Amino acid sequence: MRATPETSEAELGTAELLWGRREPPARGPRPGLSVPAIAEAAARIADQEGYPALSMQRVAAEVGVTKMALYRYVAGKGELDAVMIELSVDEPPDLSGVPGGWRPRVERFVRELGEVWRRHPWLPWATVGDRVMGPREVGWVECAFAAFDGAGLTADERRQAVFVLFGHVRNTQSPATAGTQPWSGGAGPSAVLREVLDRHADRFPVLAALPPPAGPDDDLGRAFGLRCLLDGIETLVAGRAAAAR
Amino acid sequence: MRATPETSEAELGTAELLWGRREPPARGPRPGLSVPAIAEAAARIADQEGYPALSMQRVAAEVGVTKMALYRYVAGKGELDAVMIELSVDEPPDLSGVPGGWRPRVERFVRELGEVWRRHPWLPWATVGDRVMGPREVGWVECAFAAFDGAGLTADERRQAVFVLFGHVRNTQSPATAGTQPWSGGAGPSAVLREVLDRHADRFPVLAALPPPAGPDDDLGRAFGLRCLLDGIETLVAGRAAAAR
DNA sequence: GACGAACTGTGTCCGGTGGATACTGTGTAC
DNA sequence: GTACACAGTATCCACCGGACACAGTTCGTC
Repeated sequence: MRATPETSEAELGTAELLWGRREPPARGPRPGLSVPAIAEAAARIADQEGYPALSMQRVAAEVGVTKMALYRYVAGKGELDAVMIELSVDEPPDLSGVPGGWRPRVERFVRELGEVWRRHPWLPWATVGDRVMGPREVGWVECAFAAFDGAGLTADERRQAVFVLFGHVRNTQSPATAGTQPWSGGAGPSAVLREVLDRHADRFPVLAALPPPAGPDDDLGRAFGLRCLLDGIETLVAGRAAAAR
Repeated sequence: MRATPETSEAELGTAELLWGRREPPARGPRPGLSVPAIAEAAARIADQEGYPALSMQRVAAEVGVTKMALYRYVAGKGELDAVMIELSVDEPPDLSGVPGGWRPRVERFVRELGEVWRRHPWLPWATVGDRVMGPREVGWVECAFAAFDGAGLTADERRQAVFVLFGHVRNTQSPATAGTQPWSGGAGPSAVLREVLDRHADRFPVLAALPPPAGPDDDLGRAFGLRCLLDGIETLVAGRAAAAR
C-alpha cells in the first residue's frame, strides 16, 4: 500500500528511466556502477533475504558503495523498486505456438507467470497498486490479452478476464502473498490457529465438520480456480452464441 | 510480506489476546486505556490517513499517551495489527435467510465482505500472509464455507473455492490492493503509463488495438469474475453428476 | 495502618529506515 | 590550462519499532 499518490514528476522520471534511456553524461568521472547492476544486486538480495530485508544501505553494501551513491543512479527507493521489478519479470513468453486455441494458451500463460513469480517470490507482492510499469511487464499483459484471442470475449470482458487472471495467480502464488487461510499446514501462526480452532469447534460447526485436507495443497487452489474461471468464460460465450442464433 | 516467521511465543500471546481474554491485573494503578480503545484509535487513523501513516507514535498521540505506554497493552506492532483487524472486520453476516440456494448466498457474501473492506480500505492489504486470525475473522471464513452448502463440492474443493473467492474479492477491491492494471483511469501513474503506451503502440499490437474502456470500471471486474467462477463451479458439479449417472 | 509488590505511564537510548545537503576528487570539453 | 560537470562520501535529519530504567499509583497482606 503506497503512502501517497506520488507526485507526477517522480512518475515521469521513472517512466523515462524504464522506457526511454536516460542519456549518459558526457563529462565527469566514469560511473562505477550502472542502473541494471544496482537493480540486479537489489533483486538478488530480495530473492535471498526477502523483500523486507531490502534497503538502500543493504544494496549499497552489496555493490560496494555508500548508500547515497545509489541516488546518483536512481531517484529513490520507489524507482529502484520499479527497475528491479522490470528486470526480474523477464521477457514475456511467446505463446503463439501453443496449439489448441485460447484455453491451453491461457493455461500456459498462468504456468509461465507463476514460474517467474516463483523465482522471485517478492514479485507478486511488489507488483500491487497503481504503478508505472516497464516495457517487459506490459509485455506480459499484452501476452495475456493475446492468449484470450478467439475466446469470443468483448474488449471490456477481455480486460476483466486478464485482470482477474493476474489476481488469481497472485492469490494462489504462495501463502505469503495470499489471503490467510486458517487451515494451511506447517508450523507458525497457522498451527497456533488450528489448535485454537479445535478448542472452539462449537462456534464454527461447518469448519469443524470439514474433514482435514487430504494432502498438502501446495497448489493453493490455483488449478481448481483456473478451471472454474475458464469453464465460466466458456459458459458465458456459449450462452451468448446460443442467444444470437 | 512479513519479514520472518515470528517466534511461536509471540503468536501464542496474540492468540491469547484475540481468543481468550487476558486476565486484568489485580493490583497497581488503574489502566487509563484498554486494548479495544487503542485498536479503535489505530483503525481510525488507518481509515483516515492510510495504513502507512499508522505508527506507534501516531496511535499514542491519538489516545494521548507516550508511545511506550502502548506496549503495556499490546506486545508490539504486529499484535496491534491483529487486534485492529479483528475489531474492524465486524461480525460476520448471517446468510441463512438468503433464499435461492448456494449461489445467491455466495453472491451476497461477496457483497458483504466487499462492503466491510470498503469501509476499511487497509483491511484487504493487512489480511495477507500467515497470521493468527481472531474469532470474528474466522467467523467470516465459516460464513463463506456455509454459503457453499448444497453446491455439491467435496471438502477439498470447498476449501479451494473459499480461498479463491476471498482472493478474488481482494483482487477486485480497489486499485491500491489489486495488481497493477495499465488501463486504469484517473491521474497518477496510470495516466503516465497510458501516455507511454500510446507512444509504443507498435510493440503492443493487441493492447493498442483494444478499444478504450466503455466507461469507468469501478467494479474492477468483480462481477465478471464472480460470475465466471460460479458458472465454473456449476459446470464442475454438473459434469460430475452426469458422469455418476 | 504500614509496607512491599505489582502495575501504569514517561524519558531516554538504540539501531534501523529513506533522504537532503555539503563536500572532495576526477575527468572531459573548451 | 582551466572551468565545469559529474561520482562518490560524510554528515545530518526525522522517523520507525522497540529495550530499559525510572517515578508515581494502587492494592493485598501483614
